[in-house]
Amino acid sequence: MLEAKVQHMKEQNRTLRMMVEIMSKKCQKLQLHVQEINNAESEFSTAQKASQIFVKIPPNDNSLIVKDGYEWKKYGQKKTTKDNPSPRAYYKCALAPTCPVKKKVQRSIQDKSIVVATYEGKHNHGFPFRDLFKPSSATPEASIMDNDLPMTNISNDINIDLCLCNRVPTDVTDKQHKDGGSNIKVLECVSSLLKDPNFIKPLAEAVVLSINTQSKQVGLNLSLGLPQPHLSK
DNA sequence: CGGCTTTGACCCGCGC
DNA sequence: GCGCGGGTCAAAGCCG
Ligand SMILES: [Zn+2]
Repeated sequence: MLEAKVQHMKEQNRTLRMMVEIMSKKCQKLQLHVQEINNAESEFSTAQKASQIFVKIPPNDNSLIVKDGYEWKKYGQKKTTKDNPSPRAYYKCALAPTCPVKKKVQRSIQDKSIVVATYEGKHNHGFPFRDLFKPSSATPEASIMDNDLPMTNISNDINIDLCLCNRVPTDVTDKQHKDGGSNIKVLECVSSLLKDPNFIKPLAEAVVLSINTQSKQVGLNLSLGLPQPHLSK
């Protein structure tokens, strides 16, 4: 009877894994599509330059590092801005030497548990799916399957990228408040899901499994607005 | 030893 | 011209 439960769990796990595989493939497709759209629009108008995303990072670390799948080389930091006393960091895309993309990262003034990252420019190279899976062999998937590993391990290692959900085309200034509204909705929706360990744990496991089996490598660390259990706004 | 972060200096556009 | 403020440079430092 216990074994039956285990079997059932494995079944569920497998279906989840398949779903995740499908989703990741769709995600790749979407990434490509976004690139195409960006390229197409860049041919028409150079208007779309800066986008803003909001990432929750509890203020326990001041590192101001936002992992979003790309690699960034920090080239500057301001201790203080006029309207925002928190430090602001300047990054440049380091994946291609010729890539002109820059981003600014600064903790929000209204909600200090949220970090605002402002991207400007478009990558002249593809999204580095392959490089996401760093060659650290680490835990074989069997251990995840067989062990009843605590979720803390997973959640520390895995961050899911929701940046696309928060992505905001067009210029920043005008859209600022509008962004706030939509992003709050997104955050509420996401957090309500993420509050539930019964949802997030199998998902995380399935993600790990899928990644491990797909790429035979581990170390994915996308970034994301994370479960902030009680964020009022 | 090499690459990345740190950090103050520097630059440059803008308003007065 | 001058001061201010955001953005960038690059020498020094740090770390594996
Ligand atoms: Zn790039």
